[in-house]
Amino acid sequence: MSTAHANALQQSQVSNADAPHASLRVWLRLLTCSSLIERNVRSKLRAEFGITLPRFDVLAQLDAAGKDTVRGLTMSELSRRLMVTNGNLTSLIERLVHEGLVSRAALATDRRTQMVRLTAAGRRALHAMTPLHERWIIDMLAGLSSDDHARLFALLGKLRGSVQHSLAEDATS
Amino acid sequence: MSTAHANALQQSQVSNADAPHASLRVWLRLLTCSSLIERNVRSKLRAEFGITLPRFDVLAQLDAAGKDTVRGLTMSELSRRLMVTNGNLTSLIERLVHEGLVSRAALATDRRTQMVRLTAAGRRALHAMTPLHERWIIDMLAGLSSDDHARLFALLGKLRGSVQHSLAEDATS
DNA sequence: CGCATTTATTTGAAGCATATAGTATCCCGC
DNA sequence: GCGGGATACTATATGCTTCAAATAAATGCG
Repeated sequence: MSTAHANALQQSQVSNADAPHASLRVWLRLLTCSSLIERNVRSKLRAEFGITLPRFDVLAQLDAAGKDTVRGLTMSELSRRLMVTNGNLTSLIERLVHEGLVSRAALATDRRTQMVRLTAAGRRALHAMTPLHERWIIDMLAGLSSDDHARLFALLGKLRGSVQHSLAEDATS
Repeated sequence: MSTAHANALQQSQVSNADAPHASLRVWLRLLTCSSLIERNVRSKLRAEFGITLPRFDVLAQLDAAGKDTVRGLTMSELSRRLMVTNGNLTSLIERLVHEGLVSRAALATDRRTQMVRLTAAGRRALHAMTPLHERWIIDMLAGLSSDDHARLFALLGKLRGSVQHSLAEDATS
């Protein structure tokens, strides 16, 4: 997270005089919010449960997936869902296996692919953490009304669409 | 950025049955947006200018600050603005000094504090990058109307206030 | 003044992330 | 069934990030 530029560019990024473009202001504020929340979640996960955010994310993702697919997830599918590179996962899963929270096994039908699954211990650990995790988020967002939640959710959905559309354009050109 | 849990928890985080709390959904979507944009900016900065996002952020922050304070910024002030830890900055600034984009000097009146400033080369490099950087952001947010921008900006401001208020509560309890 | 405390920064260890290059396995057309 | 290409993953190098502990300079109080 280069949470960085946050307030930075608000005055600096002057392609036209001294008024940064509205898009830039939105992006910087978005980044500020995201960083604030993420940093807090990260530090609380560490303090309360001695786990890192990426590991928590892996467990959560596997648990979510487990509801549909009893079989677990492949490394590739996991990396796609977590939005991290494949190489990143190798060592992350390595450590989770070592901690006994996750299992990994080559697929019989395709020995290239590794199936990753939550172990019973992993599921227990996750379920011990999620209620508190949810509470932290709810508390941080408590200043927004139910309407605010809905509006923000909708706007972010639109934003996501806009970003994805723009990235798709890049890819074709 | 553990951009991670993103879509993960949308089904997994069940403190009450199968409907994740609205706050959680907002947070996960916020994280998705933030990650998408940041990853893209990061990779483009690398591809176009051979610079990392954190370094770009440092330069932008120094440039922004330079408009008020001719004197540069201290390590602490910089780390506060960039929302990163102090120890992180040490090596980052180290490298920027080595590249000649930034200068660092102990303050005469307080030899503990280091003043960091943009060099002429650093300012030049930054100004070569900012227009394109701004264009990327504008393009990614192009799907939002001017009203959307305003509404999203306002809602994020409210969110930021909510998060900060919540963190302040934590600190006192 | 002199010593305890606070403030500003650096160091070191562990872990996360990316990109690039490599290895192993599968699949497909012949 | 075999060779070329695609797919799934791992390995390595570099860099960012955090936390905890250390250093070093300034401040303040008795």
